[in-house]
Amino acid sequence: MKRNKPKYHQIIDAAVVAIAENGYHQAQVAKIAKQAGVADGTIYLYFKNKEDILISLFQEKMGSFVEKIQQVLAGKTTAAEKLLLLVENHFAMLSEDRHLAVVTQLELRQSNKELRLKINEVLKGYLQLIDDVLKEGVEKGEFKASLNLLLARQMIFGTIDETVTTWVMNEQKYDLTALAPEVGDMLLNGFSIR
Amino acid sequence: MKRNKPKYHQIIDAAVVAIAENGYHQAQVAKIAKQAGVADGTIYLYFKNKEDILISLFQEKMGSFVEKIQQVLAGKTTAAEKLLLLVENHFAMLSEDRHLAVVTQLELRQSNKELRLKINEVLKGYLQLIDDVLKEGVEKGEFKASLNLLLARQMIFGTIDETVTTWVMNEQKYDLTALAPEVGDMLLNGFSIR
Amino acid sequence: MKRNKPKYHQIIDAAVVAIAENGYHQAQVAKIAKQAGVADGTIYLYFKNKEDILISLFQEKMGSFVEKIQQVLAGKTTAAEKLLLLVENHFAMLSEDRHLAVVTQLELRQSNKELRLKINEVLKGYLQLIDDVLKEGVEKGEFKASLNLLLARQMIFGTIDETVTTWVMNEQKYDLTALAPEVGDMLLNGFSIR
Amino acid sequence: MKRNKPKYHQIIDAAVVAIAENGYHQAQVAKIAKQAGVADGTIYLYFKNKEDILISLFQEKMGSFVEKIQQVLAGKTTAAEKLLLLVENHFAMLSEDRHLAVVTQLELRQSNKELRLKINEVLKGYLQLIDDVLKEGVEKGEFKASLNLLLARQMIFGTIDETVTTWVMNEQKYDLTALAPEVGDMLLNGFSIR
DNA sequence: AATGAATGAGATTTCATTCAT
DNA sequence: AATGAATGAAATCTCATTCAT
Repeated sequence: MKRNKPKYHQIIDAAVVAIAENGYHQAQVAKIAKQAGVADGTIYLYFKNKEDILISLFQEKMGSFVEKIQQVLAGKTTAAEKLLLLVENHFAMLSEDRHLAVVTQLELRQSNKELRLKINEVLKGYLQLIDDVLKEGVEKGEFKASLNLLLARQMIFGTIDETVTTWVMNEQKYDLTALAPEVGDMLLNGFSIR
Repeated sequence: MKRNKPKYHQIIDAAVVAIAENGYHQAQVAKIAKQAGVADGTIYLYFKNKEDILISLFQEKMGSFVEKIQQVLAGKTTAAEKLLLLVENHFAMLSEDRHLAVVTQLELRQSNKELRLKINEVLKGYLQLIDDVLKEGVEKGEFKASLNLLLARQMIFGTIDETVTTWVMNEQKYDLTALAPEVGDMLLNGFSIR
Repeated sequence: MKRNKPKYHQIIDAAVVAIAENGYHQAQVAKIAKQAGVADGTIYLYFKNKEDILISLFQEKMGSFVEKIQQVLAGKTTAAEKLLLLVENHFAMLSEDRHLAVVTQLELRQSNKELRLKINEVLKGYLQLIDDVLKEGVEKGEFKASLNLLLARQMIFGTIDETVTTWVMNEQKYDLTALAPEVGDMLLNGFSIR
Repeated sequence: MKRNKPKYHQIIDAAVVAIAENGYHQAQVAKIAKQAGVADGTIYLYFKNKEDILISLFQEKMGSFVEKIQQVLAGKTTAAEKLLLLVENHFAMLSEDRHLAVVTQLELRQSNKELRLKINEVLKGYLQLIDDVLKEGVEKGEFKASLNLLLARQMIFGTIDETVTTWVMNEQKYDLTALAPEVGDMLLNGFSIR
């Protein structure tokens, strides 16, 4: 299993740095190899092709994130609390690795449609997690019974994503994590006064 | 003024079709020219370079959209109504031109950072419009006084954008415009029961 | 006869200016037309193609130069005097029209081999004139009977040409005409002390 | 160091042949690569761009020529002898490589001004060598004390260059090297009888 | 005679991937 | 397992020339 060898992760981390520092289109395989301290050809002992590096990158980072979130949400009782924690942890994860934030929010979006479809495939685990929280909220009577779950999930993900992207485009100048409560409140209660 | 000559728009429309059908990276200038029914060189009588076609495309389409929205919102009295109309019209615009929807939601995002920065410049007019609706809602007492306007705007735009993108990725199989009321309601009132 | 219409010369003079100011490869037909104050297409009513402009340019300028030199040399009695006058007038002609100097010494040399062969054709009248002076010098006993006329002509032309080119490359900073006597003396007597 | 790898010289020699046989503008990188027996891309492992091939070509050929001449002149005692050897070796070098003669005398002159400025930079070493011979001649009393060194150098270089160019344009039909003594004599003693 | 919009051929360079060592 | 030199396909843009008006 390539996944367990040190160079596998070495190359993925090098890709994150190379892409964050040079931009998607300027992060040639040669640059990633140099950053990883291996020869160009070595890359191909661990990855099928360049696209495979990027998908693996996303899988590794997002996969461990989904696992972490699941643990965090495990003991919590209300859907509202879970939603807030989800937003908070999403923001925290990207705040902690600023290179990764640039890569996922800006650079990887420049990849072609095909790659983005595969990335969406990876995202499904995360979206499922959101779906579960929403379903639980409806079942427990916390959320409106009439809630369109698919739309609600798109609202959650769209809001989180746009918030993070804006933060990255503003060069990560402010504290992203501090925004989580406000975002959570808006998702739960909307803009209107009651 | 190039902008008033018929070939200018002819080429922009050809670009939308060529990009939607072939994908961003496979929409070579030669293909756009062929689709427009002009010679390759003719493109360069109307546009500085390929990037200029794409920026102009975005400006023309988004520019006229912002104008149209402004007219639609003009006579309306409540911020809530304006917000709903905004979502509705955004969905309607892209429902009406499915090629354009593919181009803006999927293909144009593959452009390099520089082009995307210029596109963001164009978007500012639209974001300003959203800001105005939000400000009005707060001033009139419709929306919470504590509302973080920047975050609220990101929530609106992020939700709309994610909803449209999901619809496009699902090959536009359902009626996007029909979703507007539900989206509007979620933005105004959130998920929680009252 | 095109040659007698005003636009013919207007275009040639525009070509000299356009080439001197923009360089050979940046002097597009469109620029020459603009400089001449005519439409691009008009050029082709007076010249077969772009090359034809350049050959005509050379013919007009060099043709009138050969005529002028012939008049100047007409009354003179010694070959030595004629040689000096030839150098002097060559230097003077290019000193008087600095645009023309740049064009003939630097820019026109970038033309392709074919054009340069045609330019050499035009030069033949001038080279013949040099040959005549040399022949006269030998016949009259002024110059060595053993003189290789062809080589001597190459020495004269090569020396003049290199001297002018160096002057142009030094941005015409010094008085070229003033160098004529020294050049004449070196051609007649060489470097060696007697 | 690229300069020491065999492919570096292989490509330069291929460029000489390709340019001599096809002409400057028809010697595309693809043709040079084919002539060198390498892939197009390989060229760019050894040269920054096409211009870099041409500059390097000139540097290699002229550089080794200057070195060779310096060795040849080393033991000689009179400036006159040195001058003759210089002409002789210059003629010999180009006689020995007829492709190179075509390239330096005809084809490379079509390059743009920028490239020619760089070529002139390379030429400076050679011109310096001529200057040294002239200075020595004056100091030793062989040459006139009144000699304008700059002009004399232009006469030497101009004469050699014009002689070689004429020979190349005449398709190298006669023995160029045989002309060296006559050229040397004309430079030293001029045309006039004594 | 004059215009100028339209044409379309053609070449440099990059970079993911391979494979002999 | 690791290397890195070599490969070669592919696309933007320029500009001399034409021709309908």
